[in-house]
Amino acid sequence: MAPGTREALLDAAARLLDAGGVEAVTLREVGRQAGVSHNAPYKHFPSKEALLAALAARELERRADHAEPASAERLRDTLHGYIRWALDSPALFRLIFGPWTVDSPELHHAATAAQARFVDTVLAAQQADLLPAGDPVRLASLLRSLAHGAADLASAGHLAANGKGHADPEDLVDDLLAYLHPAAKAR
Amino acid sequence: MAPGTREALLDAAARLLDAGGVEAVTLREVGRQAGVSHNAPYKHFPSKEALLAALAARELERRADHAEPASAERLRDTLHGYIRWALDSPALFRLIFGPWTVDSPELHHAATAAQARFVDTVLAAQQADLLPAGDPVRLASLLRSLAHGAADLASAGHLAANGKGHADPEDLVDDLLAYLHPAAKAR
DNA sequence: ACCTGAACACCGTTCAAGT
DNA sequence: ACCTGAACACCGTTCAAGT
Repeated sequence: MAPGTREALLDAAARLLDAGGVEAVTLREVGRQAGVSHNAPYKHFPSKEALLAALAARELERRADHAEPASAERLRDTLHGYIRWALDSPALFRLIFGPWTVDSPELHHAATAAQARFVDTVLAAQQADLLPAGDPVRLASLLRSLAHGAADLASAGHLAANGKGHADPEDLVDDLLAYLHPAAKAR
Repeated sequence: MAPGTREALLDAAARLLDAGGVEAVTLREVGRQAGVSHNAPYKHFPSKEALLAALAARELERRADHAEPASAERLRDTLHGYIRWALDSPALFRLIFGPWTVDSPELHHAATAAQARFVDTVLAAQQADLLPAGDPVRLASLLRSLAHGAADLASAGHLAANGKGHADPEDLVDDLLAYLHPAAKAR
């Protein structure tokens, strides 16, 4: 059996991405760390961006594997987990949710599955009267957009980080849930 | 008087950024389009990133110059304008709000001024009972995070774009304002 | 004070071979 | 089927000169 050069390349890319951001991921260094020549990657991926897409898909799938089943109680945890992930792995986060010029079916599938799972969580929260009624897909987009924006701004240092009015991304998520909760009860 | 090589360099960089994204902005092409040698930029900026920071600051300042004074009625327009800007100039938007490793005082100042102006708008909307009471800085962070996240996800194609539940970033902003408005009246 | 041209150490990608 | 090594056309940055 093969020692799995493809996996070794992805491992090296993941390491480089985490350590130095996306610009530290060069095919030459990826090859070097995987113990192959500087263009062995081309035997496994058609381009650098395709390798990055495969990496993004793999990380998204791993995250999905560790996810607990959707439930109303897990709404807040899911959003907080999303933010912690973004702050812990900013380069990976920006890579996954950045603009792609190649479209990888695996990446598309993994992203779609993650979204669907979150919609299930929103639906459960609506049924438990923790969220107002209405289209769950649209409400999920609202919650996801807030978590995404707060995490993105915070990780780049663009969220007021000092003095009064300071709010962590987690605080903003909690604020939104609090605004939505009375709206749910009052329906 | 000088023909303004510095401005010509920034103009060229802005053109390249808009046309081909940040990776199309190479100092060599910037120099070429500005009619100078490939390293004349180094006489005006210490590094490529410093040139990009100057560009980001200039664009942010220009936007501020065209802004109308803060008022309660302009809250929705301001948020919609932010989203339209992000979708019209995605590369510029991602550049400005991305992570910087050099810190440019001009960029920092321009970003801080824009945030302060938005807080004024939020405050006016609170006084007009269009938004709930509470720390205006924190509420502004909530609104800004949502607009930012929705615009970022949409511009990268990560917002459910088809079928039911489809929501434009503008729709999500309106949804949030609607959820916040009754909360304001009921206080 | 501002600019040029050569040079250095990198890139992504392609291609002709090798096993 | 997978890998190597040389090559090509680029990069950002530095440096010695020129006016």
